[in-house]
Amino acid sequence: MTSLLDGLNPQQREAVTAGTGPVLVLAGPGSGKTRVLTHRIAYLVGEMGAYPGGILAVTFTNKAAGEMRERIESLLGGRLGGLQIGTFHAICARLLRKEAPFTRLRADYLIYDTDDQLAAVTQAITELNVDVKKYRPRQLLNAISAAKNELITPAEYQAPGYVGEITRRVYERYQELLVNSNARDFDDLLLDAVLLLQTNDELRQKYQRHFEHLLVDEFQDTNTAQYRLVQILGNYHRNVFVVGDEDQAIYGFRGADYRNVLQFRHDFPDARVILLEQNYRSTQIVLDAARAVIDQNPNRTPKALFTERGGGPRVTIYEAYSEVDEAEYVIERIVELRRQDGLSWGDMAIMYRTNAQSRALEEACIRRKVPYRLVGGVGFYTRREIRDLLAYLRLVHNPDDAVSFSRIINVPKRGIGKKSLEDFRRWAAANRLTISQALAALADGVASSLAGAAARKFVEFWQMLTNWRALAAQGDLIALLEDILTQTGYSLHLHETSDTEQEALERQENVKELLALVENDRQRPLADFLESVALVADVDSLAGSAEDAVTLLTLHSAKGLEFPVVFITGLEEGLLPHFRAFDEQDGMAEECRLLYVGMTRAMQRLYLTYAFRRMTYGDSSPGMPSRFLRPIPAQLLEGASALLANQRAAHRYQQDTTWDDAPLTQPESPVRRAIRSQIAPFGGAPALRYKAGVRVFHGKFGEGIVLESRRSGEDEEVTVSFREGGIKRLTASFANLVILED
DNA sequence: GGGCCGTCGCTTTTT
DNA sequence: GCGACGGCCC
Repeated sequence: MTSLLDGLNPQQREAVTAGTGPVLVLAGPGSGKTRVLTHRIAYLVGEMGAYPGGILAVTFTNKAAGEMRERIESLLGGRLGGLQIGTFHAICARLLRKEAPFTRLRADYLIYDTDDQLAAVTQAITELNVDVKKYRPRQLLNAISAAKNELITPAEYQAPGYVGEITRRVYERYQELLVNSNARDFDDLLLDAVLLLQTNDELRQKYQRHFEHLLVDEFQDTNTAQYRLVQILGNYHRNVFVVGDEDQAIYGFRGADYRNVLQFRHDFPDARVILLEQNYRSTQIVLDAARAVIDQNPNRTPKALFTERGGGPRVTIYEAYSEVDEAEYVIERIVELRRQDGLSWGDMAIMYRTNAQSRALEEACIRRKVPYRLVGGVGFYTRREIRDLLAYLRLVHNPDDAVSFSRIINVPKRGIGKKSLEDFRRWAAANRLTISQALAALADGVASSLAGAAARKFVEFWQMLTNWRALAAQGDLIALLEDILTQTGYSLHLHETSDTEQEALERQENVKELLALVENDRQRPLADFLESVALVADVDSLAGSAEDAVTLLTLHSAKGLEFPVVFITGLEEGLLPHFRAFDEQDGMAEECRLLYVGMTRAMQRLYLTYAFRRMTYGDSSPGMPSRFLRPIPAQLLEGASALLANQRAAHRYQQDTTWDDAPLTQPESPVRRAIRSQIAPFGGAPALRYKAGVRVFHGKFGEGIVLESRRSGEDEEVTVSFREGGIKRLTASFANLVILED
């Protein structure tokens, strides 16, 4: 068993061999926390004689769960039956299925993803006659989600003002819709599990006793619901082993609160605290640069992260002209590194703040014939055709699923339009019928308020669905899916709704891919298949792909991974930090941590790039280097960077000439600063040529008056009201407007 | 009911 | 620059 502890440093060893009782491991990036967790579990089983079935380990992604299981099994040399490893969501999903009789939903409940959620919120909004324009589904959903993460049910929901009241009503209706559909959203998985364990003493005790050991990875990214779960489950044996790093907390937007680490120390005052400070991943240069970045965050516990891996090459900064140039540069370097340093494509990763940024990078990869693997973005399961087919499968599985029903009732077209659907819904609601009950009633010839032709179409649909349900009962997924495809004429539909032949073929390919996926385990129960589809994360797909390719991913997805070479792109004000974070509580600090996470993924080489101008929403606007770059000491960097140098100089000047030394928290509000950096990036933009009220002449539209003019990239966008031609929006450099003197 | 066209608003980040 | 949605016409 000595091999279990071999190669561990004293702190790691201390954590792995800690006796019973609560343990808090504070682990810097690259300090081997995954290793500690896997060895700890192996140690519990192999040395402390723990029963594997009594161990529950929580990871952040399914992929991490799979890897952890593999590693533990190879450490112990055998399969570990009963050991439970998974994400909070997966574990709760299982629990709710198993204990379904004690919950408000059946065991075959569905899991709604973000798209389904939005559809349900939109439906709730419409039903309540709320103005969709004024109350954006997205916003309301965020509010609902936030409430759920805080364990607030619709009945308990309170928020000030009219908006609060609207939110409360939508939340209430939304939840009814889900219950009627026998569905849960992601947040419900956690919420319902907590509520169940809180209210049902017997079940709570059963699980508290059952899980003798509880281990949680990425503890800094737990939200209230998740924390409560840890608290409840760990309260009996108190063998709670959590690992985290407050500097890597990057999921505040979904309710995670790194202060749960503090809360843990409060709730488990006897917790043993172990610090892992030695980094085994990165070079000293990378670490120093990363530390300079994270050090600007207020309210953090400073850590003495160190490495024995010497200096290494400097961090390269590149100032690109545009996002196209940035992508070219990155791909160029990648090709070069592979040729000169013998690195493989898979050794290199490109990271960015938003998924939209991947586009330019992908195009550059294609141009240079560099194989790449995109994590996230428009994933397989979010493609239209895949979602359609999954909706069919879901409806077969659960004919009361309102969201899936609305999605496919008229896809492919079967003459059931908005009007008929509305009538159907109203009729069903008035008679308190679920979707399947209403359909069955129509089929039985029950009189309805629906037009005869419409009713017939619904009945036809119900007959198809009934046939599929019979087919599904035989348990052959492939046969079911194939029948759905033929019965609905889906191929034809694909061709008719595609703009080009090319597109139709691609979508056809996707359908084939889904069939292949199902083929793998065609005997699998439909419920299992649907659940696994609902819970896969984007990073999860990274696992198996053996193909050698460059990885493109968001900084969020990069958590927990490492690469010899890392490129972080788009280091601009407004992008990283993202302007949406400016007015969020703790927003700026979280952006900073996000960059820190990205930088510390790099083992040997780190590149940081930003663009002088970037296309957003179709027009190009100038950018400023990210404020986070400023504190990185010059001796760690290489690469020309005129803008950054300027900014640093200005910063120094400001520091030298201001009394108090508070460079990052200037009195000016972040929002104002954002606006200023947009309009006056170089210390005052040139004045606008066309001012409101000025009379102008245009070659085609004739005479008009300028209503408004604003800067658009280097150009000016002028809105003119023409005497003859109405109001037009023109680009100054093309419009050749002549200013008419009065 | 469906297809076409113009308008609008938009994107953080993910289980 | 794109996709969702509403208005309009067949």
